[in-house]
This record gives sequence, structure tokens and C-alpha cells, in this order.
Amino acid sequence: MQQLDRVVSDLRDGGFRITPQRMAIVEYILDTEDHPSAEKIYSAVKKKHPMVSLSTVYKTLDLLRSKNLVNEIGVGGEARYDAHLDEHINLICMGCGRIEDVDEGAIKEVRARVAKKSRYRVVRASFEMHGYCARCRRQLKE
Amino acid sequence: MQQLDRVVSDLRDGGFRITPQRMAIVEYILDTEDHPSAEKIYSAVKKKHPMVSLSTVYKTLDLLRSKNLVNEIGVGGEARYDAHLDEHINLICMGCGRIEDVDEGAIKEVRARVAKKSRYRVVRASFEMHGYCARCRRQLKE
DNA sequence: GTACTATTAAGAACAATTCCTAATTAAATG
DNA sequence: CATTTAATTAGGAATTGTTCTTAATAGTAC
Repeated sequence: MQQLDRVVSDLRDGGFRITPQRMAIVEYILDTEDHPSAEKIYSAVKKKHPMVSLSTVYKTLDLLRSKNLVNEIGVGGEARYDAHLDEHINLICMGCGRIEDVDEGAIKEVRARVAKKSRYRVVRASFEMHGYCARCRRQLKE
Repeated sequence: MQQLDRVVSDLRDGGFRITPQRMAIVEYILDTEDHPSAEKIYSAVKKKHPMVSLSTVYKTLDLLRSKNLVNEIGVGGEARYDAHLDEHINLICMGCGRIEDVDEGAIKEVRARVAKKSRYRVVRASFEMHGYCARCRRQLKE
């Protein structure tokens, strides 16, 4: 519940209200490893809170992203969300769509080096690798 | 013209036809540093070949991508294309939308290490950094 | 409890992309 | 070169994920 408190106080400090809809969405995202899409968040949250609307899901995700409380990653024309905030690599399975996080120390240095070399002010880095997970590899061979 | 020949023979070998539309699209992409969108490719190509249609641009881009002859990168809900095939980092300016390529030796090793650790068969890696280019940074301060 | 204003639900609007179909054409063949 | 055949095309309709609009609702400060 550490991270949840962090989100709540960040929102409060920004003058944003803590609504049941927002809480439900945040709790769901913090609680899954699943990199869900907006639609998936919507249908999961609706089970407990039937009155939540898809547009609220989108608005809340925008808010969380603007506060850097979630990460967005684009996969096949749709956005997927993730509360893993340390810089990491997203491994995306082209077979089943699963997304896995992999920590890799080297990317911090890469980021710093590129920022320096390019003279960009870097706000966000996203490292993705697409391929086939062990299970889908097996199926491909058959 | 090295790369163009490569594309033509790859398509021929796959049993695909070499049409004027395809040639125009490929030539344009090979000839620009600009990471254009489908729409931009369409309007650029249309100047010389008014009879080209947007759906042909999309179809051709799909084909080239499936043959690994171009790279696709998603920026703000639209796809941008790029014929720079060595693994590199895309620096995306959040101010002006420009995309710059940066070569970084380390990412080859990162890719190999992650592939091994995760047991994925990795097909494609895409490393992006979002921020503000030197010019847009200056404007932000004013 | 009241007032103020942010937030919400619902659906319309939008933009990028994909899909569909009849007409066209590249290229293999004789 | 003419013929044939299957791939490709143009054009527009359909689809999909996301954003926008608006009137109603509900946190929060007082």
C-alpha cells in the first residue's frame, strides 16, 4: 500500500480530488502485472464499481501519466499501462500479447550518454523489444 | 542506390511485383531523414505520381515492414517510418515532433543480454527517448 | 450543511488505419 | 508481341482507439 499512498498524496497536493473512480482505477493498476489497456482497466474496474465510465478511465489515465504515476506504452495501435516506474525494458510477445518487464542496469547509462551527446532535455525513455515468449516459440515450431 | 536495389530484389524474391507506386514510396522513404507519417509519404509521393492512393501507401508500408525493409515507430497515436535499419535510438522532440537517430553501441549488447535472460526470440527492438531538442528547450525558457 | 468547482457518465465526434470491391496492370508464357 | 492470370490498385466505406462536449453529480473547504 506504499505506492497507493504516494499516488493519493501526489493527487491531493496537486489540488485534485480523490474520487472512488480514481481510487478503483489506481488500485487496479497497482495490483496487476498485466500491462492492461484502457478497455481492460474499464471492464475490470466495472465489476466492483459498475458506475464507472470509459471516458473516466481515459481521463484518469491521462492525469496519472501527467503526474508520472503510470507509464504508457503503445502496442499495436493501443495504449497499455503500467505502474512499474523504474526504467526498465518491456518485452512484448508478438504471439500472445503478454508484456514482461526486464530490469537492465545499462539503460540508465545509455540514457545519460544519449542525453548528453544530443543536447536534448530527456523527459522519458522507453525501451521495447518485440518477439516471441518461450511458450509461443514452442507453438511456432509445431 | 545500394539500398534501393536491395529492396527491389527482396520484393522480387518474395514474388511481389515492382509497381511504380511501390517504387515511388520506397524511393521517397530512402531519400529522407525525416521519419515521415503515412499521410506525409502520401502527399509527398502524390506530387510526382498523382494517381497514388493512401490505401496503397498503407499497404506498401505494411509490406515493407513485414520484410524488415523499414522501421515503424509510434508517436502520439500515429506511425512514423524510417529506413535506418541498424539498431539505434530514436530521439523524439515533444515540442516540434522532429525525430533524430542516435547510434549507441551499447544497445546491441543490451538486446543480446535481455534475449538470453528472458528466453524470448527477439525479432525487433525499439529504443525511444522523448524530450525537447536544443531549439525547443530554448523556446521553453522564454 | 452550504457553496464552489472539479469530476463524472454518456455518447457524439474524430483521426489513423484497415477493409472491401471492381477495375487495372505486372510479368510469365507461348 | 499478344494473351493470360493473379497480384495490385484506387476510392471510399467501415472500424477502432481515443478525445471532446455537456449537463448532472459530488468532493472538499468553510
